[in-house]
Amino acid sequence: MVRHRLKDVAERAGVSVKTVSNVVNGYVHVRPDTRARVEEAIAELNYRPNLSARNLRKGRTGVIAFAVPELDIPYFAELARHVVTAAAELGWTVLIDQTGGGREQERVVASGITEHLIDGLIFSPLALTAEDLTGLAGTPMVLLGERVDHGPADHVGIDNVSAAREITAHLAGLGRRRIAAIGSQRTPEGASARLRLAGYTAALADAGLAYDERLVAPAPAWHRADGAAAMRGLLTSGVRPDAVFCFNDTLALGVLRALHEAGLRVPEDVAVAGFDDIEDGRFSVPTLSTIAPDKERIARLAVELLAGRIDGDRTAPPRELSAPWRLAPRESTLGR
Amino acid sequence: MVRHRLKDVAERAGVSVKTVSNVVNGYVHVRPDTRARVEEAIAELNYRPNLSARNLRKGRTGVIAFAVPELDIPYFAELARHVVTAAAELGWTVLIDQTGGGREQERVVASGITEHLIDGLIFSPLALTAEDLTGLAGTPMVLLGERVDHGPADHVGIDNVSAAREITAHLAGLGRRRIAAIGSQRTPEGASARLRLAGYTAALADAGLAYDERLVAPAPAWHRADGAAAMRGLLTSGVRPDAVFCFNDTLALGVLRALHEAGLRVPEDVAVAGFDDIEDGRFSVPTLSTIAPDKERIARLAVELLAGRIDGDRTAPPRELSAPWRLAPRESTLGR
DNA sequence: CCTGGTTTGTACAACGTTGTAAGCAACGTT
DNA sequence: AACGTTGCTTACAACGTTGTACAAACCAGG
Repeated sequence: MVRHRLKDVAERAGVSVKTVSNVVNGYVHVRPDTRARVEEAIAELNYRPNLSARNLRKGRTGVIAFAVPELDIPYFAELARHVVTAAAELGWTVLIDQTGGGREQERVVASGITEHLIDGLIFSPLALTAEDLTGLAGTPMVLLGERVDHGPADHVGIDNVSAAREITAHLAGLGRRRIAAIGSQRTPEGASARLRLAGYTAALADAGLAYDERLVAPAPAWHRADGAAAMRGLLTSGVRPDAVFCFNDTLALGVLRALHEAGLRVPEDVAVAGFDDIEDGRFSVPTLSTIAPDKERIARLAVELLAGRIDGDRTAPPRELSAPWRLAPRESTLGR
Repeated sequence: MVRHRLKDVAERAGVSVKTVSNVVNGYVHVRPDTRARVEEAIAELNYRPNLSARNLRKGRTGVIAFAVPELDIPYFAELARHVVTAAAELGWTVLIDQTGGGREQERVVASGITEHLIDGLIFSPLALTAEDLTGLAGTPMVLLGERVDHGPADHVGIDNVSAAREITAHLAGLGRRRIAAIGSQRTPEGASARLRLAGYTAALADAGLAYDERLVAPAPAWHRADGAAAMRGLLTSGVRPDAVFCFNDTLALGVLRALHEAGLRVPEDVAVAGFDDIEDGRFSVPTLSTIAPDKERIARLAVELLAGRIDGDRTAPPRELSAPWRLAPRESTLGR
């Protein structure tokens, strides 16, 4: 298992180091027989280029980072999968970073702790605002999520307001009149929450339903446990919703759990809708109605935008791209 | 956002390049006032070392890879989280690789496509056998899972036979007599399946129950959909289990779904148990009884073993470490 | 057989870092 | 006063690769 270098290959093939480099890099003007000799030597020695050296020379590493708050949040795990796949197709390797979602940690990631190791960054911030990011961007960056709409870098998202509006309208269309919303956040970090709440209120107005503050439950984070806690809170507070729009699927799974514990039937007593279309929701009992963003497209757009930044103009104004989504009605609103 | 080099810092501080390097690397013999001057210059220029250059020089990259079949399999996502955390504590960065679980792709990863970019690899193979791996190991490697027990590299796992035996015994202890097993695999890849099946049969014998081949359902993969399909198969085949031991949690979640569709109650009609203790199982309806491996420990042991290989003796015989696990009985066997 | 252009190969320097060897003070000991 | 010792700093080379500049070989057209 000896490591070989260009020099070793060159000696074996009887050519110069640079000629071997040319063969490795697909340079055109190499005589067929020379090329063959070199390739034979490469195969015999099982030569692999030293990426550190190549990177040092070229100023590129061929690695991009994907930074998410937590790896085991299903939505991010699924997104990560698509990012890795899309990046591989373009010849990039992906380094996955876990920020923990804290503001300071995110700042560290954004300001490039891994600088010189990565060529660019796809970043899903939870806590950082657009202002936080301004000036930090040393490496090319693409932002995901609604947190930093119109920030200082390229951004890929979906139209949260329209999507939230449509799924709320779906609930109203089923005849539900007391539609709760779970997941609101008053903190400056809650950009997605604000947009989805806006879609919710717009749909209520469309349906001629009054906005009732008591039906809007905050959730500090959007995990299953938060959804369950919020639902229990709604139930004990005495407001009796006949439908719940959860701002993401994990919240909704927690809500299903809480409703089950309370002995309420879904959707007969309470219809439940989520947002994100994670795999779990297709197998939960009942299956979960949700908004299904095109995650593959989001990942692909992000990778392409980033590649464009890395290879091309870094000073062009930030681009805002939107990925499609669709309503996925399932048992938690429609029944069986 | 100009990139600065040691040379720039050196000029600003009025010292040599090497002195700056010494400061950066915490070399002891640097006069306090010199150190202060250098640190000031570093701060002013916002200098960051070029990792490619450092790696080239040192022959180390500070990056380890974690290769899993699929990122959005909850068990692997949760494990990835712990690996990233444990690695960060030791100063390593983790690059996460997705093999797809195919044999050829896994071979490529194992033989080190990312060679020269990573110092070592933590690998969860699905398809590769111990023999496949022999000789491939160019970079230090730690293997996870039961696939490659006693293979050519360090290995961290849990005692699958004992764990499967205990959870099957748990089902038998509840008075269940017709206990099915879901997830068996006859392919050479099914090492985990074989071990868990062995634990299952041992527990049956312990309880004085006959082994009935018709109660053992194969599953090509261990996803939710496979579990649901296998359960539907069992139900239509006419064998009526009063309990099911699924070889992992996602299978079990699919089974819960299929039982729900069939109008059977869990656990009254059929008790269900899984394996892995993924987050979903703590919020499913009903919550899922399972074997909970200590994932944090597994990750920590793997990272420590790998660090030991990288820094130390690479020729020492492979080590086999076992992480603890515990039975986590929940509603799917106990009821509410 | 020369001319001028293209093809094919080479030598050298550079990317930014750190290990090695060596230099120069300042110090304490003979 | 000469000497080794220690502390601090420096110059230089090297890690493996590729871009640049250039030389040699080749080819066609006159």
